[in-house]
Amino acid sequence: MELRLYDTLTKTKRTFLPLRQEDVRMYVCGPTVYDFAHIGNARPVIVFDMLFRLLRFFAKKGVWDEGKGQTTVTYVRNITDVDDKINNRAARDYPGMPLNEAIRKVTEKTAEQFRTDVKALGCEPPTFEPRATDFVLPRLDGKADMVTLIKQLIERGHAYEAVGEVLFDVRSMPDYGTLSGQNLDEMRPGARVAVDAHKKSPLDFVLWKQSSGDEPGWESPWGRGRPGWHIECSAMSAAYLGNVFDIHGGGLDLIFPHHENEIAQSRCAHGTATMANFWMHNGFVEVEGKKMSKSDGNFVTIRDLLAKWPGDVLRLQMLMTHYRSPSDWTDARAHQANAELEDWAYLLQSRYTWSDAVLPEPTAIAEILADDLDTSNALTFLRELYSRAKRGTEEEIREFAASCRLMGFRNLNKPGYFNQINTGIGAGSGEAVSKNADRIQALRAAYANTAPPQVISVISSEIESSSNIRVEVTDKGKVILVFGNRQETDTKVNELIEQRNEARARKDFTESDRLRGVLAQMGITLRDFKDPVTGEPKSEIVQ
RNA sequence: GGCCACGUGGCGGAGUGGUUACGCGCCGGUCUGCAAAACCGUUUACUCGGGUUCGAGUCCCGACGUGGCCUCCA
Repeated sequence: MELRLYDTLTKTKRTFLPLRQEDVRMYVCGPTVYDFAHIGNARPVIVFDMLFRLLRFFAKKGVWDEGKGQTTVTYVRNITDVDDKINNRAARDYPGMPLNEAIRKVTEKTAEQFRTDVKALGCEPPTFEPRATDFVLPRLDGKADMVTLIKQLIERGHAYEAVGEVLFDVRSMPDYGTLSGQNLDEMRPGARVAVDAHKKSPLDFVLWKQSSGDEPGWESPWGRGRPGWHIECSAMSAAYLGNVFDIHGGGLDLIFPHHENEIAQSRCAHGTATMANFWMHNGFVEVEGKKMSKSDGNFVTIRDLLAKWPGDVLRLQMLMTHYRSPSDWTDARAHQANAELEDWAYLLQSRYTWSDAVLPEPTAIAEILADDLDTSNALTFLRELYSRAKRGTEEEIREFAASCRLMGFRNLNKPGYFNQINTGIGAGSGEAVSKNADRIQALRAAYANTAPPQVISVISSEIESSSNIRVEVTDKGKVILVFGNRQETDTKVNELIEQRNEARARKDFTESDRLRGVLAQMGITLRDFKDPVTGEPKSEIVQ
């Protein structure tokens, strides 16, 4: 088994080998916490969660330590909590509050929202989730920090002070621009942003800038100020992973300038030839065929989507596309993903014991994923496993289950969460069910995504307030609207089913169909079958 | 102006030189009193124009189109 990964820096797919066999070290750029994360933010989180899972699988197999299986995987994903957008948001949302306090409120709230969202997407927490503000000043524990890094850059002649700022001197680094394939002389400085006159080169970027009294700031050798955007990742990656580590990931848009500048800072400060052995970048997300643009309003937050779909649906939709290709978020694709998940969940729920089964190692699917995280072909394989498992042995179901688990789907024991056919039980339920279709879907999603109880009760009471309805959730996760007295209804339903079975037994199909119609009016859909042993006609309620 | 992706059937999405991948949907069939489910099957494709080749969705050139980056968007 070997893992092959595409490296943006060398533009090649190579075999991945950890720099140190005892641990694999990965750093991924995380969110700037000023607002709800959008579906574009979800992609790198899901993609690198898949990689994290795969790396641990390989580590456990002992692929990198002669079969011992003791390699650890360290995954660091930062939280950017110093940024002018945060400052603006804090001033807007908490007017009158001292800025630092308001900023902390904004960042803590947003970071918590983010964690809730990505958990619903089936993403495991990274090993470390450092916040930028904890790494501005030198630390008691001696971990790398931004101020020290900047000092080193100045000492080594890679940075200079000008009008209160500290700037990185790109001309001091001969191979600046390698990652993005940009050539300093061919770039068009100022193409989008005016060039500041105090820079030696237009491409020089800020390491430290002054803060006015009403901006967040830290006391530094260059006065009270705050760090530039890129330096935080240089500091936090070094703090947890060392000066040179295995994998650095993020979105395609971060290649330039963010990652380019990270490389410049880290390599020049540490005097190393590389920063990370592999640079991995996920492609963009579009929304309904158009580029996602916050300024054009063409974007969807993860939170909005989770209000409608189980996180598994978003995850599957994301994994349907190879991570380096563009991915289009459309409602149609969500429906497709949902439909497949429902099938899978139905099979697993009905044929597989979740509690105490010992799962096999999903080696076959891991082999496919090992080709540069080929999730698309892995899903094709998963579909093969599914159709084999459907009429297969216990072993085959277990392999399917184990493979699903490696892909990170959470709710495959609850087919009801994916079931798009809404049902109500009780006379005249049809109208209320169709009237509340959106709310029922929202409720299903809320359960699937383990939304807070308040959210669930708000939606439930919205549905229940409209008339004599009670919301029930079956053990399969199916949301059902129940009218009137459930016990009476159940008794009535059972009677009708019994009468119908009798009618069918005496081949009175007119009566049988009439009774099925009566049941349908009560929201009950039947599925007929013959008892495999006695051959007696039976029926079950479709839920 | 420079750099970089991408363009496959109703939809999604694989496929880097040689039998309609696969999934969703549609349609048909088997089964079933009917329906549902399940199973089986059919259908529709490679943006355009050149070139290389016995043979190209796959390689080369060009055009067109879409998208991204060129200082703080994942």
